[in-house]
Amino acid sequence: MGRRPARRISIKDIARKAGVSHSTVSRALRGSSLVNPRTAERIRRLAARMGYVPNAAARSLVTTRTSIIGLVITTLADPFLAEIVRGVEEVALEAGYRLFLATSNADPERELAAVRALAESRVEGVIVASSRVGELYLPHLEALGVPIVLINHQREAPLIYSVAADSYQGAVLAVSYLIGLGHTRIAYIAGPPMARSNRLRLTGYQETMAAAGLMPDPAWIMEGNGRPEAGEWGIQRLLEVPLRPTAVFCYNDMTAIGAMRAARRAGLRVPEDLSIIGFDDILFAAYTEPPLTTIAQPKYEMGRTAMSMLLRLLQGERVPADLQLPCRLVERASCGPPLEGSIPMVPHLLAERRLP
Amino acid sequence: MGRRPARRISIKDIARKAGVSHSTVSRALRGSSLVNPRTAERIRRLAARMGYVPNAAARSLVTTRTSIIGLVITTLADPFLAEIVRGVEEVALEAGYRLFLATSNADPERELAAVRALAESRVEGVIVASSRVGELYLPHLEALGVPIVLINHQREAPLIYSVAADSYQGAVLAVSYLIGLGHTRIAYIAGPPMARSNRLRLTGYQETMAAAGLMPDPAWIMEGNGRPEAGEWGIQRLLEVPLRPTAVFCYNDMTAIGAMRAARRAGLRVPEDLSIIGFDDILFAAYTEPPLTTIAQPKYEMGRTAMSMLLRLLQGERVPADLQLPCRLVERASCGPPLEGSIPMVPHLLAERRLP
DNA sequence: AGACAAATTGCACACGTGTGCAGATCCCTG
DNA sequence: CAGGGATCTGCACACGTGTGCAATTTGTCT
Repeated sequence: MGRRPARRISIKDIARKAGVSHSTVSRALRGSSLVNPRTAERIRRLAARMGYVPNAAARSLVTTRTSIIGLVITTLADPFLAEIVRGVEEVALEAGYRLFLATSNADPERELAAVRALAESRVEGVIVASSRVGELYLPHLEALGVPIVLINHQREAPLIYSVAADSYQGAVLAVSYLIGLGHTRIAYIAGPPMARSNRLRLTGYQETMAAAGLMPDPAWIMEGNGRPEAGEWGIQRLLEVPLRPTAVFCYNDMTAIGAMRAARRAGLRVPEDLSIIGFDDILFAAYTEPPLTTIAQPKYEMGRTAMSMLLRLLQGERVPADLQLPCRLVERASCGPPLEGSIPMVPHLLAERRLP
Repeated sequence: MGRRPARRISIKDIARKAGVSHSTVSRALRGSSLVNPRTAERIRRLAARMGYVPNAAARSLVTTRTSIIGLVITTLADPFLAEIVRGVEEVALEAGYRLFLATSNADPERELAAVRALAESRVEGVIVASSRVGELYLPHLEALGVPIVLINHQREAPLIYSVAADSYQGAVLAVSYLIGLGHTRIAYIAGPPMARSNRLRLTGYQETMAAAGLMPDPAWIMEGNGRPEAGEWGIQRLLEVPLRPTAVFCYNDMTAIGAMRAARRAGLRVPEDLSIIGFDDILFAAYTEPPLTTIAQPKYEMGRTAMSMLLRLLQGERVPADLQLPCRLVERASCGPPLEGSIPMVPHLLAERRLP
């Protein structure tokens, strides 16, 4: 069944044509100093002319090194991941590693299949960048017996290497910015309740409010799930709160987009009647109406850092277990000073944990 | 240098423990009928207990089959590609193939490296989904000597297998819709001039206008590049045209997003003063203000179709060289009837090439 | 019990590449 | 010219898995 591709030429073919043994060819192509420079050059030319391409499988079989890193993500459809993957890829390529992509689409069966594929390919290390759940199968990954680095992991897992954006610092940044604009009634539309990032952002929100002497009304904290609907619901319910907030800090940009839409429908102008700030700085944040002010995660850097970390682990070096990278504020047009209401005297406080 | 992962157990280890030869183990695990069912079962249990994982490299070395398909894309950051990749992946997995991702980021050097990596991995086939250029290195890919299927290729390449959205039909759909709403002065903001998709959409636009007895003013056709800036520029220049259009057909959604932004800045209401229709139906099209009416490309289906096509090619079957998949209209809120101006008597024409 | 077929197993080689070690070749020195 | 070291090359085996063929065991029938 099936046409098989024409057999590619091997070092033995080259050896025959060059009148040497395949060992010499192997050494010549690998640049070994054990072979006569003139012979080596002749062989290299011959190989190029014959269109030789080394067989990765055969090589990895004998060297027991595959130079493959497994990259586990839930789905490519998450626009947040693209930049992370780019960073990972960049560093991997520089170091001569290749990426084996394993997507699960949050389907347990496929997750298992993905892990099996990683195992059969003998990946040397794994990076998990599944922004959502999916860490259910972390034990399976650990069974591979290779180093693992998590990006933005959502569960507390103290003994595992990980790289994450500093969600706490980002939240402080966002809320400080709103307070600096004069807001005192600031709401938070949350993300997935169990997510580590959500808890950290909530804490950052609460502590920054407290540090400014502002007591957030519990009714200003809305549950959510990180999707646009959450933003819409949040705004709808916020409209019924007695002391209506003048600004909303959203768990992420998708939530903020939903919030902006609901605000518009309710006849609220952004930012005049309501300031909205997001988190993530996804591609689309620059094109909303008005363009969304948000907290940018250093996605590309996170990807690079995670891969560098993995490389060092592969070298047997010791590395810090949990790296936090700082976020930065991207000021666009969805936030402004509150229109009505008393602007209280609030010192322009900025937490000590600022950008370097 | 570097810690090497603990040697995984092989069929020989299992053979020793089971008191049989490695051949028997191999056959038992592969489900060969040549081995005693009881023995086979015993071996399978033992293998599971010992945590055996087959070595893909060794297997592919002897079978000369890798079960790997190369997937070439420019960048993951293109939100358009995610669904395509998902479709490809789905079919590949069902058929027992794995994907080797090669991204080039439009860097010629990396393109070459990517192709080399594909060659060394001995991929059995290649799918190219680089929505932008990048087909400069198609010759390199062809040198691999494996079947290639292109998705939405942008150059005329009659002898190459390809799957594409029917851009012409999509354009007819869009313009017919606008005409049906009563528009007679319809502009087109184009995409990359050399792109096949752009030429087809332009032709669809022109022919539909002509078929309706409408003579498009050449000044209504604006050059572009498929990015938001193009939409902004297009609208700006359109404002200076004597007979201002009441509707704009944009090459793609990113262009439409730029157009909407520029229209808003110019004080035009969408859709009351200006109807805008896009093309692609990217994720964010549903979240613009107003939500963007657009022509949806069957991205997921295109991915599935391309992979199915490749599978059939691998089987040695004959398949049609160029498959066109129909687009469909997604009605949201960015289009409406023109406010002022005479609504001419135009039969609600729909080209014969409609959705099935 | 013996003969024969069928079922089961093991031997040996193959895939393409890398490498330790022994052998071959070259060059230099005395 | 002999000796010896340095340089280069080839032999042979290894990696883990699959498979044709021969050898062995099992089962069946007379």
